[in-house]
Amino acid sequence: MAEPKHPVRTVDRTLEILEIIRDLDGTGVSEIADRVDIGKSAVHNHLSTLANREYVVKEGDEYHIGLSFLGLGAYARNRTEIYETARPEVDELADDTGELANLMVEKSGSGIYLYQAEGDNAVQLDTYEGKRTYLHCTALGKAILAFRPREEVEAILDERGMPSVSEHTITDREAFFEELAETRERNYAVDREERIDGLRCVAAPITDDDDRSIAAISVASPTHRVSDERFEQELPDRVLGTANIIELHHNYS
Amino acid sequence: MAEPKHPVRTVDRTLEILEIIRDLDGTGVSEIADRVDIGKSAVHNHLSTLANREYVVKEGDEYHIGLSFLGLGAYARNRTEIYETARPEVDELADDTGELANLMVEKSGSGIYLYQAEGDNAVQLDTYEGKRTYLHCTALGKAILAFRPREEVEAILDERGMPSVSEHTITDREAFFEELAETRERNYAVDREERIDGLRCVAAPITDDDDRSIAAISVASPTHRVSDERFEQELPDRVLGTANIIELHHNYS
DNA sequence: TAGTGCCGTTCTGTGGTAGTGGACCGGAGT
DNA sequence: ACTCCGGTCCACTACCACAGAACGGCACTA
Repeated sequence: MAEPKHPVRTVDRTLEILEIIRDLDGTGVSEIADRVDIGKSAVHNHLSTLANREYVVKEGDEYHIGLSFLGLGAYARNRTEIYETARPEVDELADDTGELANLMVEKSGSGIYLYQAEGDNAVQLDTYEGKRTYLHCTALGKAILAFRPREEVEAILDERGMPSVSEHTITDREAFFEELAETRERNYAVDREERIDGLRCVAAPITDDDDRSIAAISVASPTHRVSDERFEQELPDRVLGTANIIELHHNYS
Repeated sequence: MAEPKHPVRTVDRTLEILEIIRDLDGTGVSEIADRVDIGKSAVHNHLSTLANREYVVKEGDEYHIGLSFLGLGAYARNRTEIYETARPEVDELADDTGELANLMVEKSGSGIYLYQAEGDNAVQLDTYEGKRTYLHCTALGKAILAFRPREEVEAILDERGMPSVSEHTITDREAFFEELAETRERNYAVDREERIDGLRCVAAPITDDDDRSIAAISVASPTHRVSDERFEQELPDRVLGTANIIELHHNYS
């Protein structure tokens, strides 16, 4: 989307307020007023308007995101076909491996966790469904980018950059393209603590008939608990198998 | 929430626009302008502002709810403890019965579907996670209301009314309270095509230590496929069992 | 190809309103 | 009791969201 010619500033401000509340895990009027740089009373008016329809809720003197947004967010997700087809398979992947299984799609250069399923031993992360993230530092993102034309990947990196988010993040562009080449070769991507220390992931792309990625699925697990053998054999096999089933459902039905 | 003293009209308008887009399953500028009774240009400005951050997306010449809302909605859901504890059990309920299983909570007098899990033979309904609904015409709603003080139920009915939504909806207040009494007696609620023709549900409340409902779970299935025996024995047993497990997890951990 | 209607987009002036700043209030800590 | 800090309320005003009209693209018709 190009920059709007006549943006409605109030809408932008409201969205900003909501994102602040979410990112701070709930907060008060003054804190918000500082961050968006408008007066407390203005913030108060926004919040009480939103609260009136339960788009935010007040708990003590903290405001939190309200459940009304679920009616918009879950609805939006239901509209994506890939969610419908992938969900049961991701569930099974989580059940069978006991780990955390994820589904990601790409929207304007960033990754969105579309669905998460927790196996019995799943790690607890800071991710939540709908969360946006950089593509270059996750196995999911790499699986997606590996099956996109180079120009497109370049454009995304140009726009979003490649910030370092953990000790092992790949921040060199050439190294990154090499990584993508390797990913293509073995058909799955790995994340060796590139986003979070102590966390390793295996991800496989979901591609369409033209071999272009439309999504990716992954399994995430703590480094210390998963043997190298499992990380290099069992999990990739399992993830690839699941991706294959999803592709079949998606492309031939 | 009491009426805000100084509502921000623009925020209200934006929310109204979003709800219209959702309820119409995507629509255009003119249609929206008619419904909210403001000019096309104003609507256009709102939409392009929202689209800029992917809170709406334009597909052809229809606007749709964008995935960015998932980042707010799913986040809000994650914050509710009952979701965390109930989700795996509701999944299992759906798997075992093969039907559609639901989790509902009450917010200011209406029901919100907090989670849905589909078994192998699950019916496809018009419900989606986050959707609000009347409480009096669903098994879930009745299960919730049956374990609330009478005054509270009266207040909710006063505010929301008891509109008829299908041929069999209970619209008489006395009959409804009798129904709630029966529900309390057998500990689960039923919906015999009271909301949708051809659909029957069995629901059980999740109650806290004081025997007050905090949520409800249900199984929904088409009338024609489920024998009376199954509807009166197997499903209630299964739903009650699941509700019990959730209560244990919720109250003693 | 020209004609017609519909719809989304752009542009500009203006009245209504979102925001400011300050006063007020209520709870927690000293 | 006093202070501090945050939330809420209020009146004024600059600015911005909106109306309205004109434009441009697309689809259907003749």
